[in-house]
Amino acid sequence: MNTNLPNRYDFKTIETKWQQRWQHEQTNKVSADTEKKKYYVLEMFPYPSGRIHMGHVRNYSIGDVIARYKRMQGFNVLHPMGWDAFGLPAENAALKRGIHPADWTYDNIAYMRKQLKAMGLSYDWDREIATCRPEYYRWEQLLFIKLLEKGLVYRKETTVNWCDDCATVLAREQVIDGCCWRCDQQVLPKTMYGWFLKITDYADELLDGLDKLTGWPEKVRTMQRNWIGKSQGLACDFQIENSDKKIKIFTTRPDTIFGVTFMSLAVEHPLVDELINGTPQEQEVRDFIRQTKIEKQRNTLDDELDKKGAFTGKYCINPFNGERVPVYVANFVLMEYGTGAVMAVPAHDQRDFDFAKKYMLPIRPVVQPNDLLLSADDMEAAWEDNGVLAESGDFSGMESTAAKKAIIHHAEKMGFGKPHVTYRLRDWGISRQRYWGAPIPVIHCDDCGTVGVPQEQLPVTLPGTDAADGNNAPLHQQESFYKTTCPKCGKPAQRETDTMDTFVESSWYFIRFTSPRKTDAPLDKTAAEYWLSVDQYIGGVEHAILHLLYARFFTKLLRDLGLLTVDEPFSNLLTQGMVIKDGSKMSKSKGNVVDPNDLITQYGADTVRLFSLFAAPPERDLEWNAQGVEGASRFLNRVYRLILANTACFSGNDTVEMARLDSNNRQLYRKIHQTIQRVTGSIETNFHFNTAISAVMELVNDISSAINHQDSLDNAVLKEALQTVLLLLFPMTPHFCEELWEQTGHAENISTARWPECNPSAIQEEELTIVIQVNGKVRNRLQVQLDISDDQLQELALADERVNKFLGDKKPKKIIVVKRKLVNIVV
RNA sequence: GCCCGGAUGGCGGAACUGGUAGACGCAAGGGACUUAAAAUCCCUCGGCACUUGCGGCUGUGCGAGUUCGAUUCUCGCUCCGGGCACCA
Repeated sequence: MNTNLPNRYDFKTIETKWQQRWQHEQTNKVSADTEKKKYYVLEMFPYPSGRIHMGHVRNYSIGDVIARYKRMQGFNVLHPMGWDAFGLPAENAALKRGIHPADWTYDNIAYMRKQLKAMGLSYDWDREIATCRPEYYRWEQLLFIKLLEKGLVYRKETTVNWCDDCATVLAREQVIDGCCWRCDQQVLPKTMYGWFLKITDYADELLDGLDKLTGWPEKVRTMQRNWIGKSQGLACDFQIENSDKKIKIFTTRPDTIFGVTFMSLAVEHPLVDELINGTPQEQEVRDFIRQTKIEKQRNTLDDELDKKGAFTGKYCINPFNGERVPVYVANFVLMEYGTGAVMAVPAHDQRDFDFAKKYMLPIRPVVQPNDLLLSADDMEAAWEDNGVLAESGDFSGMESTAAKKAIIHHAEKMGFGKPHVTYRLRDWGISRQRYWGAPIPVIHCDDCGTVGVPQEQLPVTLPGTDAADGNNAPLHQQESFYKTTCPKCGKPAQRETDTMDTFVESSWYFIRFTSPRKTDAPLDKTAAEYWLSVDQYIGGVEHAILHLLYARFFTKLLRDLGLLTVDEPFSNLLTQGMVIKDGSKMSKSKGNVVDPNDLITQYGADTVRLFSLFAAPPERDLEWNAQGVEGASRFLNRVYRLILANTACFSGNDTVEMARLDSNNRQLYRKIHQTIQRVTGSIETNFHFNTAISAVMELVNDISSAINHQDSLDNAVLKEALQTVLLLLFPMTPHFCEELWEQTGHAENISTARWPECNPSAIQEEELTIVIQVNGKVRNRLQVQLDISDDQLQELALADERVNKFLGDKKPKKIIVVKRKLVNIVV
């Protein structure tokens, strides 16, 4: 053994060397090639916030292992990277530092790109995109125009959260206790125009598609299902007494309609005004409405308000039984959901029950459970389950499920109602009154109305990004931007000054990656057809709803524009857990961040990658542990020394001849192939790299002890063992393995090597270990021949000395023999 | 309130379709090497007790159940994490 070998490998030199080599040899460059089977692996692209954090390291390490593993298996692998570059933080950072958001963003991209390269991630950097570049967002603007033409994007007036000091709309998560997150000013509701994408048109398809996404975690599918929130029921009209107006309601419980004892309207309901005009109740109701609006504004949405309401003095008619029903305005009815009017059934809805108790309205049970009889007098809570209908006219005696259908059918026949579906999902408001985003490409003309910017005039570029002293004021403050002429009539007109929500950019970037440099269209159809859908998408579960839903939506939009044929963007999804330290997520505000940069400098990229893969399975949270990194480093150094001390075995050309191996060599050879099987299995079934790594560690331990304890170690076996270690580790620690591969005399890079295959005849054990139990407790283990019969096994077990000690003179009541595994003697 | 997850040594985590619980790693303790330290190598390492033996009992959040046998299946809880939440 050569004792002059260094204890630790020089990761700095090695990593730089191989990063340069890969770049120079364009190892990771790919193009569509229909001759080859493709694999598209993608990690959610980062927001260029400044520097990468441990969450990125984890995310990209996982993706890179998959990419490299699939390449070794002969796939044509697309593995791109880009930047989700528009957004609020850039603008805030720019404000704070007095610089331009573009400068801030491009500087960050340059720095973070360097960091990613230092991790040795196998991206095809020629495909890099940044969404803030006109070359990218011009296509988004084109899509916008096309959607506008198809009526899938529209403009409407809505109420938004407005901060006067910041002169902008705030997202709901930016409103903290009713105040602006940045300046602490009270946030005001403001009605203004904004642009909306008609995602609700796709609600059903987005919902149904979830059933087919079997490669997604059930959790994410459930979250999306809940978010879409489909409810089926009855839409029904209640005529207002002495009026020609009707109140439209929606209910999922038509079976309870005979239990209606009042009607509740939202305070914003358009009919309220005329119901109360000139009535004695008018003042009281108006006071109540004003009070409720204030309370709703103040309420942080966290806790429920007490049920309150006010009687309008008017009645409406239940079309099913002709009863007069008093009409209330109530604080718990939402204008945004259903019709803003709710038929109240106190016996079968807890909110209505609370309300009825408070205002002493009648409670009338009309759905009876099987095991007890509800009566209004002794009910303490609403009965919300199904049951059998009572006091419900012709429908009495029917079971809820059947009654629902019958009642809807009846309403339809009589013409006062019909089946109806409602969604929780709202159309997607994409307008932002911000500078740092893609301008919405429309022009407002007094004569022609709202006109889309003609295709040949795209892109509408964001002003000020090129000049060093560029102006980054919101667009509505930049006259040179918004003053324009109407493309239709040529008269003076105004450009739209809203920019798009950054979620729009990230809704189709994975498509653009398939043809990122296409200059005459958003995508190259052939390339998109070849690469899509993304075979494996990887990212944080925090994007489970918005991003992943929007991306699915956009894929369907592009399909319906004839640009794509796929229905779903991501066939498999891996949601990785968070990186935790001291019990909470790493974050600047908690002060528990570990900078990956420091680690890479101290241990090298391969060690950091290895640790992040080894510490936990990907879907689980990863508890940060500094000593764990030390352990990963120790392991690599051990492998390094092991291989360099045994380079001699690589000079021979001999291959393993199983028949000629003695028992010890046979055993190591078996271990090699068992390890290949285990590692491949771990990756294939669920990407559990932690167990894959531990399997390799076992192999390394076995090789070491074979070297130390075996005199007649077979050269070919040792060579195959060491090569296998490198091949199996390569996707996780690429620089390290490339270097050792080269140093052991291989002419070709390990990047081009094939993933090892398990030889099934090699993994056969020579003997079986049989567990002998007495009453289910392990009492002995026996080594037996492979071909032993069950009868022989049973005999052996009964003859066993240790077993007999426990049996005493008791007679076996029953003997269970599990083939090749165990014998259990029951006494 | 509703819907998902999860709970295994001091720690991160293993365990195929019910069949050897604790792989692998970390930490800890002991030893070797060294003038010494680091590094490296070897050994021990769930708990309990009279540890005389290559041994025994107990042990996968808690309580029941099914089974020859349960970390794994069923029922009922507890705690932790996440999502949604006055959705009619």
